[in-house]
Amino acid sequence: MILPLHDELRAAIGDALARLYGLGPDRAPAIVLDLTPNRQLGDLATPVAFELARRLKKAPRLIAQELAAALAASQSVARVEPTHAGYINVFLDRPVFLRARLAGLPPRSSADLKTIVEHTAINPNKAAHIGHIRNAALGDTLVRVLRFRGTEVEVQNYIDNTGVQVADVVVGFQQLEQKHLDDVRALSERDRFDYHCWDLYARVTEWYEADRDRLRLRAAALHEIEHDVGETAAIGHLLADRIVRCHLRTMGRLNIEYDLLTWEGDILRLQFWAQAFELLKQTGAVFHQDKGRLAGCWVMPIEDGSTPTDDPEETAGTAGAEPGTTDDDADRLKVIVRSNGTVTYVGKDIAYQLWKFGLLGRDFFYRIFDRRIDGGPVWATTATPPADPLSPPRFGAAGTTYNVIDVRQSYLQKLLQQALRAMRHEREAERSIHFSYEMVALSHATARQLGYEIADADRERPFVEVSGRRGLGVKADDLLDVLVEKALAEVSKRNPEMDAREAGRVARMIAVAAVRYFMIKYSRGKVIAFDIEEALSFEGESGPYLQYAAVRAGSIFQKLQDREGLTETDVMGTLGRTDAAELTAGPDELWTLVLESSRLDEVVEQVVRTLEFSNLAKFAFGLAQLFNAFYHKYPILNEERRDTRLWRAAGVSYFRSQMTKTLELMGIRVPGRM
RNA sequence: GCGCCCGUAGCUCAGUUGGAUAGAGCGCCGGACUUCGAAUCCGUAGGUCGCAGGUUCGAGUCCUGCCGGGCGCGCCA
Repeated sequence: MILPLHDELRAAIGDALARLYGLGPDRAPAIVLDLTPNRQLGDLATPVAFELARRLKKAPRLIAQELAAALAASQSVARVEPTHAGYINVFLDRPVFLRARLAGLPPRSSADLKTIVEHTAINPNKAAHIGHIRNAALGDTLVRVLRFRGTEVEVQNYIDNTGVQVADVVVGFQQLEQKHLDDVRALSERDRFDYHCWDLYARVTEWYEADRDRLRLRAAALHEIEHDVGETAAIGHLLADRIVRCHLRTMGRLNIEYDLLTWEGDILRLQFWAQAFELLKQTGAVFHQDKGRLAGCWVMPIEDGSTPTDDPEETAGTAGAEPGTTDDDADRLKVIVRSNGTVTYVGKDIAYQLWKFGLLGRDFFYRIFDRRIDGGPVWATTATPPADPLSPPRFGAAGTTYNVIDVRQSYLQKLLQQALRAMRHEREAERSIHFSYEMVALSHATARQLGYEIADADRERPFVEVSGRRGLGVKADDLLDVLVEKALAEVSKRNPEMDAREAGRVARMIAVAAVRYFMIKYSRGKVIAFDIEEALSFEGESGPYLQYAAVRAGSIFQKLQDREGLTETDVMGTLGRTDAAELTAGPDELWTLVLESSRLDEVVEQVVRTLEFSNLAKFAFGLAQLFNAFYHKYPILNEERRDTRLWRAAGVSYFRSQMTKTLELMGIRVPGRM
């Protein structure tokens, strides 16, 4: 880890700035530390002299010289050199650096408040698809990255069990399949119930389109589900419960788990909204509109004017007819409660967001829904006190929330922040972070391969949009199945002696690596045109490539132990009395591998700051490339010079440990062989 | 109309507190397995960083305008 060293250097430079130029911490510029472009120039560099040149009326080169001379030698720094241009280059003491890192540094403490990450949130009415994998992979990586730096994280998965999508499939069961509760229950016991619902959902959509009057059945079903009455609601409950279990299994395959499932139905039944409404009224965040076209509604003023005013006639008409209530005003109002007294979707979300921050003044009841792989409970909310006394942890009441939702929900997320602001919860508004990302579409080739007719609208575009409604998309489990199958073929080919169980286990790890790396490596603002051929590639920039590097490093130590009984700990123990010329004066690759390996903590901070996981992915990939090149060029087991061998082994040991941690952050495991 | 996002090599993309010579994968062409595993490595070719201004010692990165593309803006969820 390199950040402790950054801290140390910043302190030293800051100290020198104060002594030389009288620039105390309040007046000194931010001290930027970068890696130098190559090892000849040193290891870390700061351009701080450029920043100061104008202020001190002095050439950068002079400042750099003075600062370099003033920096006291320390245990970790071998020497400091000013460059002609004005950079200050720092050369680290390589053996001291590596030995300290192998010995392990104390973890940095985090001052962060408890953080809630909400992700996945798939409608519980059909199988998960690749778009959902992107959401969950991003969300889960965020969770891991936050926890890595010491932040307390609670993972929530929101279940919209009272929405239109659930109602649609219930209508499908009742109208298209003539099924009753018991029939659906029997069906749900069968394998891949979620696949059945996927198809049924598409059929219902077509059925509605054939006769728009049928939409009345949807409205009726929705009403019954919302009010929890009759067999329709019972089927809705069953459907959502069973589909959520399918989703948990699918996500479990990808090493993704949750602490709490929050059910929308419980928010309704516990009347969170009523409570939130009181708070909104008390703070004046919403008000009743008496006249105009929103007469009878409770509305919230919104900041931006991004509502369409594409009908100039209407604008002119209303403005003239109702002085004082111009449409300009009306356009900056968002309806929260309709004139018929029902709440819009924003209302429910405001209540939920308030609860997340512990600002609602109400809580759910909790039940245990399932078990995690580690045996711990997956909790779920419930609207009734459980019969058995349970002791759930304190859920909610966070200092920061991340809502991982695709970019199309930006407007809603912005409204949530504005509601918090209007209620004078400025700090919470600031800490309601919408982690947005672009959608996953399909490449033309893959869409064709799946047998979909490409609509005219899509023909001109570089990708085909996924549509759950039409059943157009790649199911998550199908993708995983294909990947496992391909990985298994490779593993068996390369390791004929491996038994079938183990080969299957390894193949699953490889499949997970392939999918998760694929979802992480693009920046979140980019549409992914998913192509099955590309995702199936295990070569080049891929998850399996990363695993392969770690496996190779591991196998060196496996052999070292088998042949000579030497462990990584043994190697570490000898370094103090081993000449370090290989590291200090040998080829740069070994030292570069060590230095780059140490940057994980720096990369993690960058990732949290920018919420851009491609940085993490590229770091991992670059590190694997460095190692693979090193591996090819510099032997360890077959190296005869003992000192050289030990220092190389030490470098590889550190690489292996850092690489494994990096992969863990992406939810990727390292098999023993592959 | 307004708001947000995207535009970097043939293709797909990194490059996000502004820093030294703009990178990778794939594809193309050519090399390296009696050696710690070739899911690998080495090399060649390939660039007006959408366009035009501006700020700066320094701009792919920041600002302004424009061009091209995507998404969003309901008393739907």
